[in-house]
Amino acid sequence: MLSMVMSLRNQPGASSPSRAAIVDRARRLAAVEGLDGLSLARLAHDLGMSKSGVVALFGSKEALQLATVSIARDVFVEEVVAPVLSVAGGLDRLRALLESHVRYSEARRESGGCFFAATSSEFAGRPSSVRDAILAARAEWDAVLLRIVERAIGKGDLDPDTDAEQLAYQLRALLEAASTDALRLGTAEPHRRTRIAIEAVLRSAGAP
Amino acid sequence: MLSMVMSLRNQPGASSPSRAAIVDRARRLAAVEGLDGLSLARLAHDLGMSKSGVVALFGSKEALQLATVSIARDVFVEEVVAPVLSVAGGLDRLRALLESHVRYSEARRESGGCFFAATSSEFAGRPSSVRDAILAARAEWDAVLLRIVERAIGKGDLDPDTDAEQLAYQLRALLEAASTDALRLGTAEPHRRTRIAIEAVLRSAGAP
DNA sequence: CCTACCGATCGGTAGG
DNA sequence: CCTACCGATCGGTAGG
Repeated sequence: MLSMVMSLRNQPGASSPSRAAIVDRARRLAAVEGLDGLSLARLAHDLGMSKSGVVALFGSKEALQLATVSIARDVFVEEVVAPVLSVAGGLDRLRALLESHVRYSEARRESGGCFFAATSSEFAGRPSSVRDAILAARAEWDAVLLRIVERAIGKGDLDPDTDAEQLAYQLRALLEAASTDALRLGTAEPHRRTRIAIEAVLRSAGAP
Repeated sequence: MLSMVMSLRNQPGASSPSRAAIVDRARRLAAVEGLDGLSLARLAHDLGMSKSGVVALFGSKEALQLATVSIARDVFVEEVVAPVLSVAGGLDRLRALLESHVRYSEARRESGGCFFAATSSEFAGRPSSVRDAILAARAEWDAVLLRIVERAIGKGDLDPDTDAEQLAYQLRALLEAASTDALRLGTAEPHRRTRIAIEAVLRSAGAP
């Protein structure tokens, strides 16, 4: 069921090694500079090829940006979501997912920002296909978190009258605060505070 | 005491009407397009003047960006913080501040994003004077919120053993989630959820 | 504040 | 995948 919501790959189509290398580099750069901050020439130079080589592989900057959002989504699923789907318990899986997210953003603290944090606010105000792709990826993540919260409630690990949407919202707020504040302040304190707050929120929803 | 932390104006120096008009326009644009998305030519065109007229008034794009951060900070203080400093009670003032922030981001929901949300992630990864100015403004806001939380504890309105930093962190996470999620989803639901969560967090800290 | 201009860089195309 | 090139736009300067 969950794998229907968020399967590991959502990209059909073939991709050359060059294509993969470019998109991977673009993903890392965009987490720091944003998706508009990418330039085809810079990307080409970093990878030792010509600018028109990059254009030939993608067709346009917009297509490159869309491919980059897609791979960023895949990496997020693979690194944060997939590892916890084998956890059997309801609340156990929820806690594993939350910890997985915190660890993920912790590991990235020195190496630049979060791809989705950087690009969401960048495109928030201007409708485009790239914005739609970013929003779709985020909606997918919202749905996964909600599903796992509902599962914990359904298995009786949280109070049965818990408002799943409200709980998921509060947990997401704390995960995002850890990510943005850690980048801003450069310390591990936000992750620590988010972990404390997560436990407080879960306990007030009936978690042991 | 609080007015020392966050006085209404932190800008010395004179400013022509044109300068003020340019910076105000830049502030509104940057909330949507970011501070790098600003172009001197576009700004000049919007205001019916020449590009070099803008350059003459500010000297450089960086100086314009710094002036824009400064005015964005002043507007935030004036609209969110100043109105609640007349509230006498400890917890009453804290609740007034939180509600003031929620209403502020609610009012802006249709008109584009939050200046500091848009620009913080934009500059998060690249050290610069503009980044320092953004971080300083945010640190100032963090300090104000913390001070008002501490005041509520000091006046006995919250449990005396409340961890003020932790509480301020959680409240800030909820305020930011309302702002970013409302822009992303285009609904009033995030503000509603943030209000509910704020009350839950305050009550668990002993608020009546 | 203006016109006129600078070199650099942008995304993208032609042609191979 | 490449070289060579396009028009547009960037921040900024000269000179007034």
